[in-house]
Amino acid sequence: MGSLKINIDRVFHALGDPTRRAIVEKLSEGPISVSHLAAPLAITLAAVVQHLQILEQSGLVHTVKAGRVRTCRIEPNAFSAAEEWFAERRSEWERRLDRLAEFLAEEEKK
Amino acid sequence: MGSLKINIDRVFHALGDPTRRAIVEKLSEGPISVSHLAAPLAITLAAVVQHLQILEQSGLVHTVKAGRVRTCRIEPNAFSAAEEWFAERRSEWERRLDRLAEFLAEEEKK
DNA sequence: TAAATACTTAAGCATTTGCTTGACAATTGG
DNA sequence: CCAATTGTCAAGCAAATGCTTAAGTATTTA
Repeated sequence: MGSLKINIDRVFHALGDPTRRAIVEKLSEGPISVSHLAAPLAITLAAVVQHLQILEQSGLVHTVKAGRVRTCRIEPNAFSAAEEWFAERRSEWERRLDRLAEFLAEEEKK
Repeated sequence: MGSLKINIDRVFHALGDPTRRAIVEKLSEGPISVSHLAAPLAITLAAVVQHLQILEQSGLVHTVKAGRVRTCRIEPNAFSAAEEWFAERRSEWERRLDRLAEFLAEEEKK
């Protein structure tokens, strides 16, 4: 396993901020440098770097510095972790609704 | 359309807090009253009510008051909205990787 | 009807958050 | 080599957040 362990708490916290989601949306289009990320974002470069630190700690984003340019890209594993959280909740309540339907069908028969 | 419009910003903001996710997890097991929700949660009932307000505004949770008891339940539509957000990002970078693979295959041939 | 239950509401408070500014590397192009 | 580019780091600050307490209201139950 080459993938780091993902903290679901940090992932959801990171995605809770609209600017960070905008960054993630941009990165979905492909890898990009910090200043290119910042350009359309009505905040300073320093603020973007701070958001990137949180995104990187959450495991959602990976960055590499080459020369003076830091290139950022999506790390799909953390996404999967969040998607799984939804899938688990969904399966739980769907199972419950199935049991309910089963019960109602049983009542019908009597 | 019986379903209210869902604000993805509020949904992600609501899920950004661990206590609110714990509430959602509990509600996935089935509808439950406010005080039963609060019982295992090392915070006051008032705090739970505040979290529920945010969850309800986000569309993730629906509550109904009958007598003196308010019963809370999951509202699956808001979940779907969040899941779609992930699906869109995922499809975007997968499309990109496909194009890359296509390009590399083309290079190979030469 | 009196007491207990199940919230509701508002005020206040400590901490966290998102942001800015400004000073500082490190790298690269002319 | 010098200037522009690209990013880093640390303070500091206003606003948002998560929580508590305390004083309600409404509904049941005994």
